[in-house]
Amino acid sequence: MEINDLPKLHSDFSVDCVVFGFDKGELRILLIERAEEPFKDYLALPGNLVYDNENIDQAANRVLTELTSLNDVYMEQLYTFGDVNRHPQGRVITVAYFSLIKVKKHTLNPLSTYAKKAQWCAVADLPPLAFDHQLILEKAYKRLQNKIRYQPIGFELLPEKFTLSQLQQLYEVILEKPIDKRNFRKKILSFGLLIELDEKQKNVSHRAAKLYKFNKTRYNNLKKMGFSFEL
Amino acid sequence: MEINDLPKLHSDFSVDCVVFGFDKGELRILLIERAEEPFKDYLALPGNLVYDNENIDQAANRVLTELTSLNDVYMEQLYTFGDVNRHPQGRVITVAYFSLIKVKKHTLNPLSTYAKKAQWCAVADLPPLAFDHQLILEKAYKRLQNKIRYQPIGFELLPEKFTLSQLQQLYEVILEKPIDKRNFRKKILSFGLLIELDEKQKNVSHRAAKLYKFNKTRYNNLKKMGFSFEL
DNA sequence: GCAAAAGTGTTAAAATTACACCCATGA
DNA sequence: TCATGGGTGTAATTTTAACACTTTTGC
Repeated sequence: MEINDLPKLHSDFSVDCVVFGFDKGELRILLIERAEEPFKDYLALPGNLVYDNENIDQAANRVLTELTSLNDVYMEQLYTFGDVNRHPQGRVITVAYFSLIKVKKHTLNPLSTYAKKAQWCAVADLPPLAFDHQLILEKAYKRLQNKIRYQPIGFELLPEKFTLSQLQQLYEVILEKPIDKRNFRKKILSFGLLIELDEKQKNVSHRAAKLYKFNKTRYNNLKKMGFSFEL
Repeated sequence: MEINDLPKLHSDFSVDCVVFGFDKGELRILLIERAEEPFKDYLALPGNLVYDNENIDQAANRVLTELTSLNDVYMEQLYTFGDVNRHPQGRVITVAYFSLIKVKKHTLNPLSTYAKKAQWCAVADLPPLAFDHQLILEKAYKRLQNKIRYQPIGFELLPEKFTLSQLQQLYEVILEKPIDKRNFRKKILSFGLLIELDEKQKNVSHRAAKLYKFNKTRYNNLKKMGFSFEL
């Protein structure tokens, strides 16, 4: 069942997912192109109704899995949007989720009837979105900007193996400000949360950078002991 | 209409409010005592269904106003709880709100049928709560502990005029750790957000402390210019 | 005069900032 | 050999942390 098939609703719950990715030096989100009214042909956040027999978190995971075939991604509840008039066809309260995924790791699935296709769009340069999805995105982006400074979630957006410059660029793009290279490296390495690999970049026309992995196990242990990551 | 009057529900929205206050050196929350099943005689967070024609924020404000006759208090959305089985009589998705109020400023209103009375309870020493309200409270308490360090919301819990020791005690209670008096004063005064009044404590059997007011106007201006409060 | 909380500065240690050059690689 | 990004250290400044005694007031 799809929201648009319904006549005037009493009230319904949906979930909408703000799925961030990082690719070609830009922060992107996953949007679908709507095939039906209202907001036909607009871009929108992927979302769906919450089934009677599933928890809200499950519904959000389901939406994401249908799109990407990925489980096991970083996901958290963002905020609930429920203004009386946010949906033109009746009251739909939507719980927005916030997700970070590794773009390269998967391809996008073909979609059901209500959406033509899913695509990665640069956050910096978006057309108007359907419903109040612009508002939801803004809230999500602020959350990302805040959270990345005091939780090591940036790694969720990078490949398993990454260079320090990639990591720095990610922070610069998200925080929208330049960062000093030497100070950044000193700080990020001082946490002892990066594993230096015996491997380097390949096929780059300059000195190849070392690759690193994030040590999640160690982070979880340190966190239990009161350690706090803070950039 | 009240949740408990309903037969098996399809799905409904409610709001629940975690209302913090600070009194007699303790952090407290406002709880009601339930007069009806389920969870008869348990303490619970004040809450109610969201009407079809009101926004969620409005519903939360309504619940709080019915209890305290106070508008114009600090309130923000906390988190949405919607597990299938969180309510024994059917699916109720609840949007939890988080509120800070000045305890002394008002008295509690008499309540409608479903609750016997409202009371302030010390957070440190609570009996089991109805539904999943324990979980909601824990989330709210963590939010308060985090937020108080980087936003000047502590003042919402104190009287208009307060002493630096009261402010320090508030931080100590919420953060659950002792703070050095001299360092605390230096830091908090360095923001230039406190107005020193020409007034002192009365009727204390020790040296009377100066009273201060929080300069909200100045904070709002500074915030616009990128200033960030951080304890 | 005594109990109880108010008020007040300094010093050492740690964290942050600013800043510039040589290195390795592929084209 | 040149263009491109990789990689590295130090010094000045700012921030934080630790710490103890005198003052005022009511009883």
